[in-house]
Amino acid sequence: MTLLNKHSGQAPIKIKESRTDGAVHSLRDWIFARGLRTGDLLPSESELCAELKVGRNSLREAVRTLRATGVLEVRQGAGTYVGVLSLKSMSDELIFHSRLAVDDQASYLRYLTEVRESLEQGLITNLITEGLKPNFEVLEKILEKMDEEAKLGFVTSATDRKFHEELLAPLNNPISILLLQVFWRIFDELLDSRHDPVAAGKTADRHHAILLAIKSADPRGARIAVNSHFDGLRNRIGSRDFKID
Amino acid sequence: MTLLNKHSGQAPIKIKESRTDGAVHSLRDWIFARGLRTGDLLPSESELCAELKVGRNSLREAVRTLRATGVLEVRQGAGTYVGVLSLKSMSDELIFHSRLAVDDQASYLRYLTEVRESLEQGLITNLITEGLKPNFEVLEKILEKMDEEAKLGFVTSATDRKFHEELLAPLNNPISILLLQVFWRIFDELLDSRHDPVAAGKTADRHHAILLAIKSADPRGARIAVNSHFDGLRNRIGSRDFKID
DNA sequence: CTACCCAAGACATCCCATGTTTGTGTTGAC
DNA sequence: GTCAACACAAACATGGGATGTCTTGGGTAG
Repeated sequence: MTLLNKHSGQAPIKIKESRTDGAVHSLRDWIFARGLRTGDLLPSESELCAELKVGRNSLREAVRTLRATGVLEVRQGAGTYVGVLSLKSMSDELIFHSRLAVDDQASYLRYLTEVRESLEQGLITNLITEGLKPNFEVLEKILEKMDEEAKLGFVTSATDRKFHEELLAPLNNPISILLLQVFWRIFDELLDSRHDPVAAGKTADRHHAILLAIKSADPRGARIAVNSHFDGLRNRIGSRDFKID
Repeated sequence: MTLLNKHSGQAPIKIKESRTDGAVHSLRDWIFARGLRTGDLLPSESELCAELKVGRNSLREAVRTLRATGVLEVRQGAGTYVGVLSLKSMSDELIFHSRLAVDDQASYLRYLTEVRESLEQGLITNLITEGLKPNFEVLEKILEKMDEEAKLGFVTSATDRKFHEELLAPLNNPISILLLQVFWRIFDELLDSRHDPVAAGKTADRHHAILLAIKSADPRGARIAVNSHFDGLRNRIGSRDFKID
């Protein structure tokens, strides 16, 4: 143990916050205090330096931090704006740490799959029990496209996404959609969408099954269909179908 | 529309990446290339500047970005280390945007509640269908504490967390635990834990019901118990029980 | 009225000087 | 021989200045 400080220290536990971290908090509070909204413009760097009483470097680092967490959006030459909720930082973090654990990547993906399946199971159950009806016409059109893709060898993740998004749209829960998008980003990044007509056909069939269960408002059937759909994903993970290796 | 650039531009769409953003990517790749792991030490600032061929400020801003997303951990005087998966940036982002939408805060919290309930419903269902048994002794001890707290007026979120964490521990899915922790952080931050003996008693009862359902491996009963538990949370949100206003 | 140019404003990048914090090695008293 | 106090080096933190790059919008020529 090193010993105490020169001033004999009356502050026992509290650790001094760095200027940058202080600026992060001040800036957040500043935004709340002014009642700014998504998309609003902030003052220029130099004005903010004066306002928050920090140097330019500290402010810039604070802004970087807030940009990384989706709080700010910086456009060179134009200015700094209040950002949009995107959960991009979440996918960045999960992708990084999944990649980092190279030898254990399959485990990570299995964890993520379980989370995603739980979420989607719950949301679809809610959809049914609340008696909400998705737009079946649009969904069927998406499935037609998926069937075509399946014949060509593989279902694009874009089509898959569209289906699930459209399915859950009636819940009107933007955060759940964002979260699902996070998982799509991650799997897009880490899994190789291989050319495999048989698997693709199964994928399409499973989506038909999900839609059918929803149409007949059958929670149990939907649960089984969704579970089967995710078994497909688990198979891909099990077969070490990774992009990087 | 402004027009084209001086060089007549052959690159049509691709936008040049800023040095800082470039450094963010290089640094991530640098870490992968060296096979670093969580907790490993990175070279000093100046060495990294030379390595990645960027100025110190750009590097520092890149490091801030990566720190914000849980990729790096910086300790003054000691060095920069590879970080730990925490999803802290996710809670920061959600808390910020929830607060930002002051007039719509209840909606945000309802969205979050639906997501959290879906997740937990799914995980508990998995727990039961996979025949996993949590440590009932520990759980009952936690519930005893919760009962005591309930008598005093309110259940602390710490005890609530412990129960759910212990309950889901057998699933051995660290990411789901992290995600639930994110929600706890958010609700801790945004909801006021009010002194209310009646509600507290109900909270405790609901946890007993959940445990009972798990013990008897009754998925349907568990679903109902969990749903009832979250109804309690929804009530608190409905009553505008916010910390800030 | 249109098209172009250009200047002002804002962020980006880098360098340098100096302050703080941490970890370590050294020394000297006991 | 032990241990505490000090000194020093390494590493990050902070602030300021100079210059580059990008965006926007206004002015001007046709």
